[in-house]
Amino acid sequence: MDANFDKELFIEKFKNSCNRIQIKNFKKNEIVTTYIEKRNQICIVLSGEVDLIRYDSNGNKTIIGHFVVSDVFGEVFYPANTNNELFVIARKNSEVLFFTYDTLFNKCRRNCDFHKELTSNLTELFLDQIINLNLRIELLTKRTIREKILAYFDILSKRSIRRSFTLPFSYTDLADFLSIDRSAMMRELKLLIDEGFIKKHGSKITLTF
Amino acid sequence: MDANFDKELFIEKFKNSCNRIQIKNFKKNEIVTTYIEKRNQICIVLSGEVDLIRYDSNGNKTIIGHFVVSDVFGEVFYPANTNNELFVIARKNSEVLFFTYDTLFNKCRRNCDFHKELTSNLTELFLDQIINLNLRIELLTKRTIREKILAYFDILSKRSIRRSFTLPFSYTDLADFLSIDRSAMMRELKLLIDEGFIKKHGSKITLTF
DNA sequence: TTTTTTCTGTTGCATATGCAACAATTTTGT
DNA sequence: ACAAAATTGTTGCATATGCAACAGAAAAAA
Repeated sequence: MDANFDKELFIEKFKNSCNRIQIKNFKKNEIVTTYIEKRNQICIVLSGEVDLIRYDSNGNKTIIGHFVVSDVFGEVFYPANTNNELFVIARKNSEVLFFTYDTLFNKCRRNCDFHKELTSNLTELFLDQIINLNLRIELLTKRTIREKILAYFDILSKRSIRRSFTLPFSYTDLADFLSIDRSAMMRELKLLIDEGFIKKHGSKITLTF
Repeated sequence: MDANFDKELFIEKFKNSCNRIQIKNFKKNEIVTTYIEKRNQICIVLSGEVDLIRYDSNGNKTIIGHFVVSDVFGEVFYPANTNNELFVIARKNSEVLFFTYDTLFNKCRRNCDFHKELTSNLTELFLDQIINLNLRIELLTKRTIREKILAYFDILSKRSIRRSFTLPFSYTDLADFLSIDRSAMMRELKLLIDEGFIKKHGSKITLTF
């Protein structure tokens, strides 16, 4: 996703560091982690894709976040007293790096060069994450299903630099990601097709406006 | 808001730095900045409160973000090609610190102690901001008006450590913040009162469940 | 391969939410 | 202190959206 992110270099730096870090592999649909207790865990996607999921009391599934290579996630980014049980699931086979924020900042203040660079690296990763979250909020604050769909398609279109793109989700998951009802979304998609705004072949969408 | 944020110390560090920074004062309702061109601007609220606002083509106002002391905002946190015109307005008389991300990282790589500490500071500010954004996404992904209201009240309740708290918004703005219709929200609030979930005196809310 | 599960596409119906409009109240500005 | 502007509180009505259900297609598992 981020062309400037040198995964190998980043891992190498971590491995040579004084911090305890872990790299784990996950098969598709495996649970990567849960946000239950506050361990100040930070995770970085090294390969694959993972989703942050919430099920509410009505059984509604919501894809709170969708993370790809170089994205950061983890329960350190959530307040301690959250009422929700959130968990992260691998959408594809994925490789994830784990460490803790505490380890990074509190236990290792030796002013070593590594830390300086790591902190800087982390700042950039955090910045990227803030940008992603702001994009997500832009989507979610749209008032209608149509606006949400078009806003999301616009993002995907800009990312692919084309008017055509392939959805990273199934339509079922797309609805859970946009926090809307699936059948209502399908209905709106059909309207958008009928009105000539988009074309749709399987999970490939083309904007025609 | 953040008890660990030492505003005076932070400003002092900035002022003694090699970066060009600015501190400006704004009266209530004055425009603090707009997100139009990409200047990589980062802003920090030193006092007061500011709102990030979007008006859509239907005239709907949305309060995308609400920032208080120690919160960071700025168009560096938004992708370059956003379609929206966003602007930041002072909700109260406010003091805001301005600098640019580029200045910080590109032009001043002298490895001076200030930068190391500033970067670390910034990382913590970014982390706090990510937590805020995640809370906001939690709100916005709730499916019903009732759930949104109760989730937001729960946050305010936890912040005040009491079952009672005063809304930081007018009811008009609260609706714009939750991205829902004001009259529908008022209706739901009345239902919540009638069903004994909350009490309401002006802008003071008490949870009774 | 065959079987099982998940996903897609669609529709009728119920209802939560948005919209418009207005009076009463409160706040702001002069 | 007064006038103007904004907010609150409320309601009737329209409709966008959610819900339930199902058949066919596609994907995954056996």
